[in-house]
Amino acid sequence: MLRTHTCGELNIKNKGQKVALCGWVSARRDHGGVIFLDLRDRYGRTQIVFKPTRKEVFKTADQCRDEFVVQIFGKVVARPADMINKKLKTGEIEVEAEKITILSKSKTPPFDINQEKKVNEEIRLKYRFLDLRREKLQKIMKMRDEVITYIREYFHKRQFIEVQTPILANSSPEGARDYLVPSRLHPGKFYALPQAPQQFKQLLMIGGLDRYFQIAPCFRDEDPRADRHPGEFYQIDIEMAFVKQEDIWEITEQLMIELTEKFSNKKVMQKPFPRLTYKDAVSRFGSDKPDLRFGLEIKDATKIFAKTKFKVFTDVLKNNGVIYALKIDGGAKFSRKEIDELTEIAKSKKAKGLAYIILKLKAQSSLDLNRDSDRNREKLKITVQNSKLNIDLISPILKFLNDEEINNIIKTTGAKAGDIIFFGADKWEIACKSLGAVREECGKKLGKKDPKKAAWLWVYDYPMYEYNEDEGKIDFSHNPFSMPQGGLETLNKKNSLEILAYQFDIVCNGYEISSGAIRNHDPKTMYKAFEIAGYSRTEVDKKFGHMISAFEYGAPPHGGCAPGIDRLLMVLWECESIRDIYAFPKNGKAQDAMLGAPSEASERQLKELKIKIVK
RNA sequence: GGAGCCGUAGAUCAACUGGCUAGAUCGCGUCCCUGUCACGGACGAGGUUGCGGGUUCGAGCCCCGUCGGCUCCGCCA
Repeated sequence: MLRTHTCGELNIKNKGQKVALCGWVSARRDHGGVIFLDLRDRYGRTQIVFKPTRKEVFKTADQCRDEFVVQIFGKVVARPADMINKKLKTGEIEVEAEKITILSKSKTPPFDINQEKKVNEEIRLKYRFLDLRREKLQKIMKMRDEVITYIREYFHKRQFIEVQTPILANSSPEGARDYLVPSRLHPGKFYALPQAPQQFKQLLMIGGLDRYFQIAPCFRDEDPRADRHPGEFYQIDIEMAFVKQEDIWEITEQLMIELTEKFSNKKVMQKPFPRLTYKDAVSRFGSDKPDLRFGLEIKDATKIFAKTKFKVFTDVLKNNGVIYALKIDGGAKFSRKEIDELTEIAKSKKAKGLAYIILKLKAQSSLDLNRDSDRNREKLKITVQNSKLNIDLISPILKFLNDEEINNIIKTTGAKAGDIIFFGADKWEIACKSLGAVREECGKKLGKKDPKKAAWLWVYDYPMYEYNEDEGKIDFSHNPFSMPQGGLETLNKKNSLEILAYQFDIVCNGYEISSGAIRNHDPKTMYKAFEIAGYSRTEVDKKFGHMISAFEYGAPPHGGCAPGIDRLLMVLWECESIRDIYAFPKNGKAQDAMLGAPSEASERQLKELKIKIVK
């Protein structure tokens, strides 16, 4: 060993000991007649003192620069009482250097490693090995390891076994784009990296390994987002046989509670986790992954406007649409520009516009008139005639509404002076999801996303199918391997778009952490389920024949889920980007900025694989 | 595939409506300093304002294009 101790462990009890330390120079303070080096490793920092009495040692210390790697031999000495550094774990002592060896020099680093100030991510990724030396990433890597260790223990205590499933697997025809790996032994054929170990874990259930988990790498060739790492990610893959939904929920929920409480400073808002059906979640919060740290619930106002003369609304109602309203407390202060921005957000979710009514105290609104935005609004202002409320309303749509409608909408939404009401008028899904996007943005703007809270919930009863308007056909809305509620009989009888699946999500603070399902383990039901989505028996056999034939040899009822570890940690630790959770993340174009991956293959490799690149 | 935001010394930022010899802090180099701890002090070196074009007497700032990064929509069963 080149060292006897780490830089984080020496204290007053080691006084007088001869020690050897190794680490990086994190600061050098040269006082002419005495030099201090701060030596850093991942355990901490220790101050090394050099005195001019040892000429050679002193000279070497003088040559040291930040990030040099050095080995120190010396004696632990107590610092005088007035020189103790309380900010440092090792602050009671220092090491008087008797020998120093420069193990490795360093160029001047491209950014400051010892300060936690913001640095351009592009350069941090290019020099990730330096970024990893910084305190924040050191902590994340350590805690990530602790979390994964905890997860493994959690499942092992409960009779689960971890199984490594193949990385070189087969293309799965549904879902995300695959990463393909050409086969040398079988020219023209390709492996696909698994998008998830979905099929393997189900085969494990049939194989009798009735409680399986894996810290599983997954690969999807899709465009990234701040919460979606490009290319690869890890999930806590779970599958259990002989279970119902509740059994999966119970074991997953307990793990999520423990991880939240042990590894974050967030408080779990509600235990047991609230459960919302897909329909409720979307109707009330405009999303199947709502952030329940705040309320701002959407209300159904369709009935209020049943007889309205407002053409925009009547047109929607004629087409079996809905009119939903979202009241934002304190939203009256939004500027015209902010409302325009919210309108754009609603439009990005296919809404045609975003009608609104602003509620202001009478006195207040006249005082505010010197503000430009209010002068513009003045022409829109109407004082509520029949209301006892002392408010002015400002809205471009008021002239189309009658007093009864206005009073009812105020009553239904519970709006008061200082609030704003937004309207979503469209087909149910568009009305909800556009208001949901507005709700999300308002929550953010109004500071309702409390970093100390973890609002977990289950969303269940997802529809089995959805209508694909572009292609004019019925598609699986989630996992085609999910069990339809009611089984074969329901598939045969019920309107396909009304069939629910034993399919669920777990959500935290507005992020989908996992989806899961009770799987379809019955071949007949499976053929029928695929038939509804437009797959012939031959197609199903070709694509999933191996799965279905396995189901013909005694498949136990089973189900599972797969919480994404990276996303979970990102949410628990309030990281802005999921890239912060990885040691070596990829950039937004799925490249490794350090290695330059992906890169071109050599002629020889391509020749062996019988691959020709057409440019 | 589409949209938006950003790009100024090594790093983080500044430069009001176009007036600039492009500044500050940290870092870097040389020198001074025996108790600092993000030491201090003196002096100094760092820039084709991502790149190309245009408008203008004059462009870091305005316009067009392009490259790079990020974010969002689509996509992610």
